[in-house]
Amino acid sequence: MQRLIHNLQITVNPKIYLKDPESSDLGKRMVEEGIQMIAEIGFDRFTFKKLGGRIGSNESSVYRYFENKHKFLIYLTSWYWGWLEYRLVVFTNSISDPAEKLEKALEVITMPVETDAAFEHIDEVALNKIMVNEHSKPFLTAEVDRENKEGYFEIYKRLVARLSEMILELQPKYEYSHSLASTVLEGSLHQYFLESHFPSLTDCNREGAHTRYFKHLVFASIDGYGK
Amino acid sequence: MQRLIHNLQITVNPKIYLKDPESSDLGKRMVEEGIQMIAEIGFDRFTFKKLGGRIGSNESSVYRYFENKHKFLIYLTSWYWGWLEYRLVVFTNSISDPAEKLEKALEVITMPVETDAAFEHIDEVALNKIMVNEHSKPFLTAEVDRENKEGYFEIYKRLVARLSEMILELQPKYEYSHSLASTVLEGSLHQYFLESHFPSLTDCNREGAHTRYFKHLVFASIDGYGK
DNA sequence: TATAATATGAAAGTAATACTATTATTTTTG
DNA sequence: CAAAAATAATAGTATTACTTTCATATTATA
Repeated sequence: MQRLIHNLQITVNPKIYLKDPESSDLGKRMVEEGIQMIAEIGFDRFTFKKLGGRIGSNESSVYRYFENKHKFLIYLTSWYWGWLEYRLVVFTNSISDPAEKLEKALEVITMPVETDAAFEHIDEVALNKIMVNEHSKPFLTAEVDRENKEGYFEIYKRLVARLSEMILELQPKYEYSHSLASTVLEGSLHQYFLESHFPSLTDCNREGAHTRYFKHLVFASIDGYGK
Repeated sequence: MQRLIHNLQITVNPKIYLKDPESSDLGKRMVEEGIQMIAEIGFDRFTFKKLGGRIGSNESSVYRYFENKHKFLIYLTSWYWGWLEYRLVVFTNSISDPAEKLEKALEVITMPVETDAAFEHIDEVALNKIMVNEHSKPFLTAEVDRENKEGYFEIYKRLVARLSEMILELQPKYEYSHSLASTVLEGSLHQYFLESHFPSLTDCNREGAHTRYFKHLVFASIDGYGK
């Protein structure tokens, strides 16, 4: 994607961090190198001590930005969903035909991620790899409900709501727009995971099949619903 | 469900355990109380030390049955998928009409779980709660590929294959039977999770809507495919 | 430019976890 | 009843996920 807008920043809920990593060079390096590191070794093996070493700093400095590594992951995933939302708006806003709009939205959500030059210190491809490999870790915890109350998942919820609205715009009678939207968002990451690790459980490895599958799933579900 | 068959045992890959928990009273108590404990406090807070205490034994005894708590979770999830597979077979085997058969299969997979008297020391309702709350933890690890090679996920893969076959039986032209099958299995757990923790992201909280959503998703996807 | 405030770095300490190892005791079996 | 097997008790280890304290560097501001 070409750079469309300069000086753009994805904002995440400030409760997620102690000190905004965007506010300093050190903070940006934490995010930049943290993404690389988690993509390389996986979230479970990732520690603040290792990250500190990698950015030529140390553990205690990272702890001054993020309370713990779980919040760090929530920060990264929130950023990712915020970025997807921004792309969803940019690419669909000018489309008036509801069917065309929804189709474009599904492409934005399900097509392979490419680097976005608008955000220099974030490697979106590596971040997407993290999303595929760790996608449920932010919310599959005993603390979901408390964290949800704190608003940590607002961006994700907004994204589901937007997709759900696009579905309803095309087919107002469809009764499962939220479920379908959340199935697509979660399911797309899951299918990518299967493509990498369990190819016999998916048909999406063929060129372009991933997005075609989800487009068909959605349009088949809503076309002529209720008739 | 009423007891249909006596002396029935779900078998899981022996590589998953060091000593078969079904082979002793102590082992059965580990599984029985382990399920209760993980359902109560969540997998992350669960430890073998706590489990040992709960069954009037201790840590080291549990370690003689299971290498680590991750394998214990793989054992439980394998058991669950094996149980679902058994139910799938029992409930669909005698149905010859492909549409009716697939519909029944979707009911078995997506409807709320009830206690199965055929397996006395397993609380299927608590186990299902674990599946909903921790479903991706067995495979979202850095060791998936090695564990997959060891055959730890065979039962799950067989279940996806069976559902996929039922889809193809009804609509041989449909190109995404594996993806659709894995989407339903994963998606059903995910929608249950949303129903509990993120009700605004699902429409499945209405009576019976959960299963209706998945039935519609599948049949809409394959009805008249390719025409 | 001096100084106060703030950010960062280095080191040490803590509690819990996820185990391993050893030995003692109990239970089962031939 | 003896031998073997299973279980229990205890202690120990490395790692993790932090917290605390203090020193030093950087930046802001008077």
